[in-house]
Amino acid sequence: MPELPEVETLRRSLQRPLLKRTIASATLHRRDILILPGDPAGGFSRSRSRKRPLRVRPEHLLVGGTIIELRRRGKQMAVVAGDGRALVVHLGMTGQLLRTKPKDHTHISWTLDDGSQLFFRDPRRFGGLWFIPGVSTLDATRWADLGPDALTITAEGLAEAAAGSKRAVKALLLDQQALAGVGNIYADEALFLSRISPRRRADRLSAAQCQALALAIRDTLSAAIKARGSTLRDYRDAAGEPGEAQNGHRVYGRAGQPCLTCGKPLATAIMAQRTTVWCRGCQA
DNA sequence: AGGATAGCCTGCGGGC
DNA sequence: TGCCCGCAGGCTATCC
Repeated sequence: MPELPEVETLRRSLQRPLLKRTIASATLHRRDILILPGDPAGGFSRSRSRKRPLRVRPEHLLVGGTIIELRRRGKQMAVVAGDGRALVVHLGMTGQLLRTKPKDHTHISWTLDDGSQLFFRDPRRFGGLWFIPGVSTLDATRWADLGPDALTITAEGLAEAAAGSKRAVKALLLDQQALAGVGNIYADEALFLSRISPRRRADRLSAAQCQALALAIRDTLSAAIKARGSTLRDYRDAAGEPGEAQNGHRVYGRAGQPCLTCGKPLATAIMAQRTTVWCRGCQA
């Protein structure tokens, strides 16, 4: 569900309600949705772990902290408190942060000092929250393996990520260690816009193609942010409002339909485990 | 190195 | 109406 534009839209929709607010109380309804330092496997393979999880205390949900910043990197967002604590939110496929109480799948509830509330909902539970005791360590710990943020990716940055990589460029774009923020929708959209085949080997992109692709990634993501993200099914901002960026998709979800440039039916294949759609005529 | 596969979950739409 | 199937915006572990 949420790629960079959706997370950025969510972040912006939360700034006004959250910044400068102090968290009065919080309730964790599912222990395995919150990962503490020292929890097994950094939080994945959660339910399979036999190790007894550490006890969650209110401080782990930022209770008593005043929110001073909402920071995004790639598809993740950190809620930063003035005392240095932070909670990193990763939405996975169906994660949501909402200001009104959801009907179901509510895993965390917070109450702020103005009486308002915030809820984390995630039906499929592919998402999670990571407690970071000191935000100064964030870039060296939880975010250490993330590549450069896709919203500001440069041709040089992309060329560096692609150098020496024999994988298909589609796989490269989906790899958060190479480039942070692009997912299945915007990978296909950016490749179409830059007229590059998803199958092209990353290390065989020309300098001009790196330039075109970097520009296409920035343009695709900014346009999607302007449209407040893509809502296919689950995505909502903090107020529960859907986005409109899905109306601008040129290839995603259009397999077999005519290419909007040349009219040929769009091709589809599974690449890097994800459904990929492109135009064999326009993308080389 | 990087591909392919299975798995983590729930929900929805299509076919019957 | 209901059942079964495939599929979904993410990511990890494991095997080759």
